[in-house]
Amino acid sequence: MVKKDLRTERKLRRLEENKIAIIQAAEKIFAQKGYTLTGMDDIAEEAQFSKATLYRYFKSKSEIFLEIIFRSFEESKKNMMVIQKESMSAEDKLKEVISYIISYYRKKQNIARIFMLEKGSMIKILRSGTEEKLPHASLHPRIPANFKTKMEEISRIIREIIQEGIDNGEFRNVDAQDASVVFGAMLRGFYFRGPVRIKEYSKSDITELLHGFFLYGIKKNTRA
Amino acid sequence: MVKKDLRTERKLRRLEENKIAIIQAAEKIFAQKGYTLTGMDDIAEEAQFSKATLYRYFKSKSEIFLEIIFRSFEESKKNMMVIQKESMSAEDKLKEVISYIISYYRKKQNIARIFMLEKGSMIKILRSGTEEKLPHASLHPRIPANFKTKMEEISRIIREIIQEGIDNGEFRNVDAQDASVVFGAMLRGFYFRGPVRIKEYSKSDITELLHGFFLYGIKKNTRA
Amino acid sequence: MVKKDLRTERKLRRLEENKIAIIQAAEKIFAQKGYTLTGMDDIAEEAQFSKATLYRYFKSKSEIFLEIIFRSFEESKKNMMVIQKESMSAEDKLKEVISYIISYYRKKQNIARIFMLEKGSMIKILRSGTEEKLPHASLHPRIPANFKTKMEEISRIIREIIQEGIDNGEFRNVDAQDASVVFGAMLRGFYFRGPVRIKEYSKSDITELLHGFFLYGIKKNTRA
Amino acid sequence: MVKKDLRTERKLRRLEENKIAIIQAAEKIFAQKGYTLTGMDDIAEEAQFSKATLYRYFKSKSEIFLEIIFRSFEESKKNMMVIQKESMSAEDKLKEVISYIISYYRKKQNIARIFMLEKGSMIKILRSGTEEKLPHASLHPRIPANFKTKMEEISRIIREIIQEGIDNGEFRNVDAQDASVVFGAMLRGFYFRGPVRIKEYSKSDITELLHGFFLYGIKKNTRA
DNA sequence: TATGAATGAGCATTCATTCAT
DNA sequence: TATGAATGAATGCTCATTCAT
Repeated sequence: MVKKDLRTERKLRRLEENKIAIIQAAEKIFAQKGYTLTGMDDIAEEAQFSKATLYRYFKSKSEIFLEIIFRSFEESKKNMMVIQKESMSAEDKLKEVISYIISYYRKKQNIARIFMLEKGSMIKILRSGTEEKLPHASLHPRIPANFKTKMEEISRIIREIIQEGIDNGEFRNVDAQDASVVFGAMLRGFYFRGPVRIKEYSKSDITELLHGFFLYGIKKNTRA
Repeated sequence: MVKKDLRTERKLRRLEENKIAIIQAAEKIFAQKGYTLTGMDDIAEEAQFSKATLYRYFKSKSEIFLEIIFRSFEESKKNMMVIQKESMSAEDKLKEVISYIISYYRKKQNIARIFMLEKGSMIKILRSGTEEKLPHASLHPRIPANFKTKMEEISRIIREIIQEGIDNGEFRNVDAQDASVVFGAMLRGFYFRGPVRIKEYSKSDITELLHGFFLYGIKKNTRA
Repeated sequence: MVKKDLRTERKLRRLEENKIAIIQAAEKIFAQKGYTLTGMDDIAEEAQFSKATLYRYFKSKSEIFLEIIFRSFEESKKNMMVIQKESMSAEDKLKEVISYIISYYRKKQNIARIFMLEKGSMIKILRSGTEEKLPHASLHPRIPANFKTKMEEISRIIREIIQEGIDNGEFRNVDAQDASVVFGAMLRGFYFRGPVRIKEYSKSDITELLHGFFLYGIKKNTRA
Repeated sequence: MVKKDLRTERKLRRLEENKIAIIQAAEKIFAQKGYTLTGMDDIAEEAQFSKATLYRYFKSKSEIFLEIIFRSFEESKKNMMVIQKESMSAEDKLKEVISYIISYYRKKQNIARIFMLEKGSMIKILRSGTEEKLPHASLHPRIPANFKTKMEEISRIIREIIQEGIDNGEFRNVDAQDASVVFGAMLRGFYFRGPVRIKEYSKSDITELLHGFFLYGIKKNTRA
C-alpha cells in the first residue's frame, strides 16, 4: 500500500514534470513564432519528446496553448494580488502594476498577444476545443468560463486599486471600472505597437510615461 | 479617337472596379476570419470571381492583404489631415481623431488588427514578398518602405496636433512624440481588447472616455 | 541488447523496404508517363501509401526521381564492372555490354530516357534542388557532382574495355575516348528511336546488329 | 470580282504570314525551353500577338508544336533529296547527310529532341489531338499518319543511299534497312548525349568521327 | 508509457483554353 | 479580326492528429 502510494505519487510527479517541460518548451516557441507558425514538431523537438508523446499530455495543439495562457493568468493574478496588498499609495500600486505588466508582456511576448489580439488564431484554438468542426463552424467560439473568470479577477484587482485611490482621495471621482479598462488599454496598446515603431522605450521609460499620462493627462490647468 | 479613348477609359474603369470588388470581398473575409483562415477560395467566392482571376489582379494572397492595408492607410491619412486642418481647438481635434479612429477600427475590424498586432500573420505576409523561402527564413522580415512612410505620416499628424495644443497653451508641456504614442496606444489597446470583455461601449462612450482620460488623467488635484 | 538490436535492425529494414517500394512504384509510373505527367498522387496510389507518407521518405518529387536515377546508375556500374573483369576478349565484352545496356534500357524505359534526354524535365528536377525559384531561373542547372562522377565511371569502363582491345591488338588504333562516346551514342540512339519505328528488333537482333556495325568499324583486320 | 480575288488573296497571304510568324516565335521558345516549360504566354509575347489570337491560328499548343515538327520534316526531306541527287559517291553522300543532320539538330535543338525522345511530352501533345481526354487516356496515342509517312520518306532516302553504295560496290553487303537505322541511331545518340558530357565536339569533328566509325564499319574491303 | 510512422484534409498557385467585346 | 479578361482543373506540398508497436 505504502509502496504503491509512493509509486503512484512518483509517477504523478513525473507526469506533472513532463507536462511542465512540454509547456515550457511550447511557451518558448509560441513566444518566438506565434501560434500559426509554431508546429507540433517544433514543440516536440524543444521539449525533447516525440510528437506523439505530446498528445499523451495534451489533446491538441490548442490545448497546450490554452494551458499556457491559463497558467500565465494564474501567475499574473497572484502577482497582482501581492501588489494590491502592499502598503503604499494607490498611485504607487498602479506604478508597480504597470511595471509588472510590462515585464510580463515582455516575458510572454507573442503568448499574451495572441490571446488578446489574434482573433484568427483564437478562433482556431477555441474551435478545436468544442466539437464545432462543421464547415459553418462559428466565427465566435466561446471563451471557456474559467478563462473569463480569471481575466475578470485580474481586471477586478486593478479596478479595486483605482477605487481605493478614489476612496482615499488620491484620484478623481472617475468610474473605477472604466478607468481600469482604459488603464489596461494603455498598457496593452503601448506594448503591442505593431511592426512600425518610431522610437523604442526601456521598461522604466514606459513605466514613467504611462504612469505620467494615466495619472495626469495632458491638459494644462485642470479643475480645482 | 474620342470613341477609343472612351472605350479604353471604360475598360480601365472596369478593371479598377473589379480590383476594388476583390479588395472589398477580401477585406470582408479577412475581417471575419483573419489572414490564415481566409482561403483564396473564400475570397473568390465572395468576389464572385474564379480563383484564377484573383491572380490576374494580384500576385498573391499576401499582395491582396498588403494592398488592403495600404489603401486603408491612405484613406486614414487623408481623413486625419482633414481633421488637422479644421479650425478648432487642439482638444477638439483630438476628440475628432478618437472618433474617427474608432469608426475606422470598427469598419476595418481584423484588418487593422492583423497588420498591427498579428506578428505571425505579418511574418507570413511579408516573407512571401521576398524570396526568403529558406527554412531559416527571418522571423523579422522588413516592412516595405512605403508602409513605414505612410504610418509615420499618420503618426506625425497626431504629434502635430498635440504640439499645436502645447504651443497654444492648451496642453501641458509634454513630449509631443511620447504623447502621440500613448494616445495611439490607448485607442488601439481600447479597441482591441481581446475576447473577454466585461462591458461594451458605444462609439460616443469611447470617445468621451478616452478623451477624458487622455486629457485629464485620473489624479485629483494636479500640479499648478 | 541483442533483442534491441534485432528490433532496430528490423525497423531499419522495414524503412528501407518501404523506401524501395516507393521507388519501385515511382519508377513504374515515371516509366509509363514521364516526369511531368506523373503526379505524387499516382505514385502514392501505386505504392499503397498516402501522399504525405511519400514526403517522409523523400523531400520532393524530384528527389524521388533523382534517387531512382542514382540507384540505377550504381546498379549499372556494378554490372559493367563485372563484365569488365570477366576473362574474355574485348570484343565479347563489348557484346555483353551491349546486351546488358539494352536490357537495362528496356527495364528502365523512360527513366533513363528522361535523365539523358528530357532537358525540360531535368531542368525542372534540378531546379527544385537549388533555390532557383526566381523567374529568371537558369535553363542550365548544374548536375549534382555525384551524378557526374557515377556517369563518368560508367563511361570509363567502356573506354577501358575498348582500350584493352586496342592494346591487345583486337581493335584498330582509334581514340578510345571517342570510340566509347560513339558506342554509347549508338546504343542510346538505337534504343530511343522516337515514336515512329519502321521495324522492331529483339534484344538479340539488336546485340548482333550493333555489335556488327560497331565492331567491324574498329576491328583491325577485317574480312577479306 | 477581280478586286475581291485580290482582296481575298491578300487576306490569305496575311493569314499565312501570321501563322508563320507564330510558328517561328514558338519554334524559338520551344527550342530554348522545351515543350512543358514553354507557355502560351511566352509564345504570344515572342510572336507579338495576344494569346487569344494564337488560338485563331492553331487549335492548341500541341497543334503548334506538331505543325513545327511537320514543317521541319518537310524541310529535312527536301534537303536530303537534294543530297541524294548530287553526283558523288555514296560515301560522300553519307558524309553530307551527317553534316546536314547535325546542323539540323543544332538549329532545332529541343524541337527534334522532344519529338523523338520525350515520350511524356509527346503523349501530352498527341493526346490533345484526339479526343482522348478521359482519365484512362491511352499512354500510347497514335502518331498522325502524315507524320509517319514523312519520317518514313526521310528514312527511305538514307536507306536508298546506302543501298546505292552496296549496289555500286562501295559498301559491304549489309541490310540497307538495318544500316539506315543504325546510322540514324548513331547521329541521334551522338547529338543528344544528355546532361553529362565528357568532351565537346565541333560539327566537323562529329562529321569525321561518325563518318569514320560508320563507314569503316560497312565498307567492303578495309585497310589492311 | 513512449514513439516512429502514417495519414487526410487543406491550400496557394499555375496554365491551357474559352469568352465577350 | 484581334484581344484582354476569365476560368476549371490540376498539382506539389504541409501539418495536426492518429496508429501500431
